[in-house]
Amino acid sequence: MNYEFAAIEKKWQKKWLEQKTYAAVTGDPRPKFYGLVEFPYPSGAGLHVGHPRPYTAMDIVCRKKRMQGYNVLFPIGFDAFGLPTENYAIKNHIHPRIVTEQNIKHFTEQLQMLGFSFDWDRVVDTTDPSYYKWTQWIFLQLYKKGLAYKATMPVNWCTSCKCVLANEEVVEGVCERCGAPVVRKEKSQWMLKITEYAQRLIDDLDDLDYIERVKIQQKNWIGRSTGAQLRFQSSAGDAIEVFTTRPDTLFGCTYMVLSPEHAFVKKWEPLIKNYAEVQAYVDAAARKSDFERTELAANKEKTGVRLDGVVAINPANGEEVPIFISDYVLATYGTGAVMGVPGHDQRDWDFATKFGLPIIEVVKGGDVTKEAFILKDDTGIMVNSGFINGMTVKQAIPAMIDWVEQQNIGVKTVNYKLRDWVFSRQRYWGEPIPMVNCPKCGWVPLPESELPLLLPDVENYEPTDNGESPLAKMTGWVNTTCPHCGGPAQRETDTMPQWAGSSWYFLRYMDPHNDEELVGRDAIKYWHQVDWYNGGMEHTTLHLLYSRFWHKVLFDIGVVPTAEPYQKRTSHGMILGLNPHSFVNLSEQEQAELVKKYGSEDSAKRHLVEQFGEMADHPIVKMSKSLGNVVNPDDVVQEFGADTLRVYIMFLGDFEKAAPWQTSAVKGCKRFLDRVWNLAERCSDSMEHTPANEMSIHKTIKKVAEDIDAMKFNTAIAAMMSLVNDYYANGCTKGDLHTLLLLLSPFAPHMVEELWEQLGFAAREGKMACEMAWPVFDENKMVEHEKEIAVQVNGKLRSTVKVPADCDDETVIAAACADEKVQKQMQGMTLVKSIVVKNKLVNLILKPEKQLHLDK
RNA sequence: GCCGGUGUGUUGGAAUUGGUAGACGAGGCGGACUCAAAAUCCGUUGUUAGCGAUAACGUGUGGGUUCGAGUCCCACCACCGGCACCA
Repeated sequence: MNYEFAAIEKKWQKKWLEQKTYAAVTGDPRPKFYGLVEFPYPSGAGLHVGHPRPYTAMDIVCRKKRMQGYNVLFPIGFDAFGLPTENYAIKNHIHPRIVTEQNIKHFTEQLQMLGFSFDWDRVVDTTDPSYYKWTQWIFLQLYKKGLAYKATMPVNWCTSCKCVLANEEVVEGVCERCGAPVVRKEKSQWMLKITEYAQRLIDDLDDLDYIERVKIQQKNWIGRSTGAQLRFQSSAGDAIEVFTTRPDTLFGCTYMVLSPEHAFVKKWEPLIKNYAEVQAYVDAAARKSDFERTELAANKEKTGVRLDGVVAINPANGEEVPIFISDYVLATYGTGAVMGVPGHDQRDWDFATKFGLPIIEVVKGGDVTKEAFILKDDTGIMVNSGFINGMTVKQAIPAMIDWVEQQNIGVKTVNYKLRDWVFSRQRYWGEPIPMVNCPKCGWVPLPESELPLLLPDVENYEPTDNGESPLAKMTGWVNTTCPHCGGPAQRETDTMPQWAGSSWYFLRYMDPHNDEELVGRDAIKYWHQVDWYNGGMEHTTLHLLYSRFWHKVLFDIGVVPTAEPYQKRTSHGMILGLNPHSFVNLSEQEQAELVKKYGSEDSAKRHLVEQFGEMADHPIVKMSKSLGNVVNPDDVVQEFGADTLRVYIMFLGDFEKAAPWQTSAVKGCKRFLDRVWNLAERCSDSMEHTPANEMSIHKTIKKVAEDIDAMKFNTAIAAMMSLVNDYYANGCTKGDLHTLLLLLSPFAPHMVEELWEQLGFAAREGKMACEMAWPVFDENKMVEHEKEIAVQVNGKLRSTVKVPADCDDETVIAAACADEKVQKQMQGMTLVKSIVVKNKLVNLILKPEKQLHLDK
């Protein structure tokens, strides 16, 4: 009986598919469990080894949950709108729909090849009109709630391609494809008011079972800060509003800065004597590419122009302060204007130093002539600050807020870094936005009855020269009638971003074929929310936040019963590859040759860095085509089988951390499965457990179950390997194997089913292994009657002794002192103290007899 | 700069959360089987000294707390990830 994995895997995959073994049943009386993985973008390259890591992990969790009696929903689908497909279509003149269909077919085959227990009847495809109908429907609800609005926003414009780029296509300020600088261009765009939900998106994290780093990253991204909004009177008559987190430093404000885009700049034109100079600065700032802006930020070199002819009044001390414009003040954060407090803000200090502005110390302790003084805590003492002198910063902040509110020149307020979601893309391969622009009525939503608004076929998928979506050229589609007045009107030609379809897909899985509703009442009532969602850290701030936002909106309008979509969120580490250019990854021969050629190992390494860049210093790097270190799962399955790939990918390291792929280590896992397979011929017919294995079996049941729940798959597998080693050492029975197969079933489902069948368990139980109940452990069988106790003398391990389990301290100490090795240590010493840790360890504290006398 | 994380044998990684460091793999070495090789099975494998029992050292560095520290505290170094002129 040979382990012919290729045939075995195919056989069971076919059977599972035909029998719909893993179908979830809406309304089933068993407790439900909804496990979710991020659905893939079906790229032309096919599945990458990165995909199976989270998929196998959740597959194991879900398979175990099924065995534990849950009705499990474990779905998969395809997030198929997006740029790579569109770019491929542009290049090869193939309709993106055809490319998408091909890619989905390929992905489906690959996913099935790996034996994931997805419910294949619930597959969703975001590009399917029956799906995006509901994506559009949600947009209409957002619009109705006033959460979608049109605004003129800067977009990324590639100066060479002459087209609009998504943020993801801009890498370090240049176009990802052609490398030309990217500048900002104003464009009217649909925006979603995610900022209105900022506070709830922070607050509701408290009740969720998300791993801590996800919560922290989301909170940082939303970037809440509390402070005050203050009003400065200006000689122009307008009051300048600023936001500050440090109202206590108001007495130290010696100037003000507006962002170049601030509305007052233009408004005050007649008053500004040096307006030409100001205008030139504003123009230059607008022309600056993102790249130049970030460069400047790094250099900390501040630029700016004083508005000659206008001044402001510091409300704290009534003094006149000059007003500047500078691009270090962002138009998009706070009010687009700041008060300059050079004594206690490094950027302000840099600016004030450059422009020769006064620097006032208002918090004692530093030397503001040398640098800004910033305390991490709020214990600093106020000076030069009128009525708050002598207070700590902690006391001064509320005191100042009280004062400005009394004077009616400011209020306590909160600001967020989070900005509204730019929802328009000037692209073809996305969901059409169901809005019509009527010259009489303005923007009018399409009636829900007209959904889905189908994406029309176009001849050319390239964006137009002026940055319009290719849809703009489809005049037959664009020109329509106003749903409101019936007059001639035009459709929105921008499409939705890729994040749209993935913001609610988990709901559609609950009821994927419903034509009447996004998700049926019964289905949502039964499945409720996702119990466990695993995905990459790279989606923490965009996808995860966007989908939480949409879910809250759907909750507010009564479509879903929970305010949060996912109860639990975990995250996996990336799979990295070995850097073929790194010295340590070269073969001994290659290393020797290089050392010979360049004289020493150090100069050989230096040569590699010169040749391949700094990355050559890093032996473990991201997989990339250019390095040629990409591992294709197909090849691994071909050579070792899907079960081996699954076990290896779970064994290679801590699931939450990045881990390098090492092809050489895969065979260790193959060997493990072979050893399990070979046990079938070695085992005796008894269904009883081998007495010598009994304890290990029960301990392993406990360990594997706990480790799966904690996503410590690597140690779960190690425990099973140990058990197999025990079986080899002690011999094993069919009964021993029966238990092992059940534990291994979530990890290596194909091989387990085959053995299960061949050993006659399938016939005997009338079930596949994956349909069996998860084994239970017996605490009593895990009790050891004798314990090996570590004996330390003065904290150093000297020996071990065996004592009865749970015996009292005196027995342990007596046994320890009787030990030969300990006796040696005790010569000339007196036992002054002993510490016993039950069933584990005893530490004997000895002192020389002489010294003991001296002590007295 | 800010936030988060990591640092353990030749190597991927374990360590019940303060209690026998190196589980389980990979690689190496030795043996069995074989005409031979592969596969398989059985040993062995942190470093140094010693024939040996054993001893000393050992979890990035330096201090500290403790009967006892990979684990806790302080300072530092290196690397990884995220954000970044956010007022």
